[in-house]
Amino acid sequence: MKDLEKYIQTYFGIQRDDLEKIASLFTPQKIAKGDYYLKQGMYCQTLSFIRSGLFRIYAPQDGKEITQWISGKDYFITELSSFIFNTPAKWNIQALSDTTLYTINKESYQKLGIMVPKWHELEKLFIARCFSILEDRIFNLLSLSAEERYQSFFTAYPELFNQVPLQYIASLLGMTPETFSRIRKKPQVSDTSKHIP
Amino acid sequence: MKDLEKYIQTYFGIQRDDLEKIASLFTPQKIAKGDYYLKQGMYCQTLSFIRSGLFRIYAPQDGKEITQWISGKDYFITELSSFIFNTPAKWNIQALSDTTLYTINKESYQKLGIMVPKWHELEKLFIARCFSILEDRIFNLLSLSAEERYQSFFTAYPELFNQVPLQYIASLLGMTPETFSRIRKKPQVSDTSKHIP
DNA sequence: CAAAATTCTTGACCTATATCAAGCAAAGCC
DNA sequence: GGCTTTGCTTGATATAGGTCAAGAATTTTG
Repeated sequence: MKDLEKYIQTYFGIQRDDLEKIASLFTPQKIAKGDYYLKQGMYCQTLSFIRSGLFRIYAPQDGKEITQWISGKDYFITELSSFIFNTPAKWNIQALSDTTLYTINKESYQKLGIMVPKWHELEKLFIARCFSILEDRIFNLLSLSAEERYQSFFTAYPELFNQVPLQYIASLLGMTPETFSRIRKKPQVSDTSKHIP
Repeated sequence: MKDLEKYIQTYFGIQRDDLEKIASLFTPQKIAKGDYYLKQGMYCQTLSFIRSGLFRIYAPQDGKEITQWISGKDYFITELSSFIFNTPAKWNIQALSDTTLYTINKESYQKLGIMVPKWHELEKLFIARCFSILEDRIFNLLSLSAEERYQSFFTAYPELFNQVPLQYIASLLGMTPETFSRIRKKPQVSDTSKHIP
């Protein structure tokens, strides 16, 4: 479980012994490609750290599927509001590949706050960072064209483009697969091939 | 400062004595119409509770102003990432009317975590709720038409429509003032006037 | 490895929304 | 109370991006 410990250490900046306490509450889990971590309407009972593989968070709407986000290695996954506030999940969370996780249930999660006094504060900072990322995403949706959103996302997450069906990326950027495909076909500004004689 | 106390009590569910401790760290402040609570590039040093009046959070982009949100009475206001992580502010926060606030500076804010043991946890829950609201907003931007977004926002915040310039609402919904105006002109489904003989 | 299922691309066409421009209405100000 | 500023509406026109449909390319599966 070194990867989880390492992540928490770099991200949360926490003591060695606290770190082991935290990690010991997580248990390994596997979810096969196509299976669900969470289905819409259920009550999310777990929080997980993705060790390997990819998940898609999405919801059906008007006969389409709106992809909200794609999460991979070294990300936490859960439906925050369902997990914390005990509400029915708004999203489906499905494995896009065979995946391995470290998972904690609610009961153990409660213990975290008792065992590690700084836990709530660290978690607060973590969620605040996520909040800020969503704010930026909203700003992009409000102010950028489809092509600019593509560029911005490609710059930030280039590795995703050969790991998941592109239609999902199109959806989370707020465009159709066709528009996505046409943007990709265009010669990109950063493409230097045309300068080679 | 009863309004702040009442808000914290209902929202955070906190003990009477803790409540007073918390409230005592905030000091009253006024910001006149048109003045700024925060300007882009500055380091946000305060967190405030809006007692009265309205603020607009926005950023310039390509010669336009993108309104990110409008906040009023009983909302907290700050730039979370700037305040917590000490980064330059991405947004401007401007008073749309004469406003009164209860404000806490960083130093006193640090004390909150010490004085009220549950503070970090409560704050975590609060930010988690904000996170969830942003998620919903993204879903709306990804899945709804301009008119549907208008309806959804109008249902949620009808009182805003006669308190702030409508162009700001248009902007935060991701449409131009012209489109906004045209949507408003259309007979609304919920408009029953046509049934009166 | 072939068949089936997905995913991606491409073209033709369409429509929601943007842009530009002008006039009108309301609000703030000496 | 007129003048100025700011905000809203409306029309004409343009365009980014959507839709539909078909085919090509992958990937998955028995």
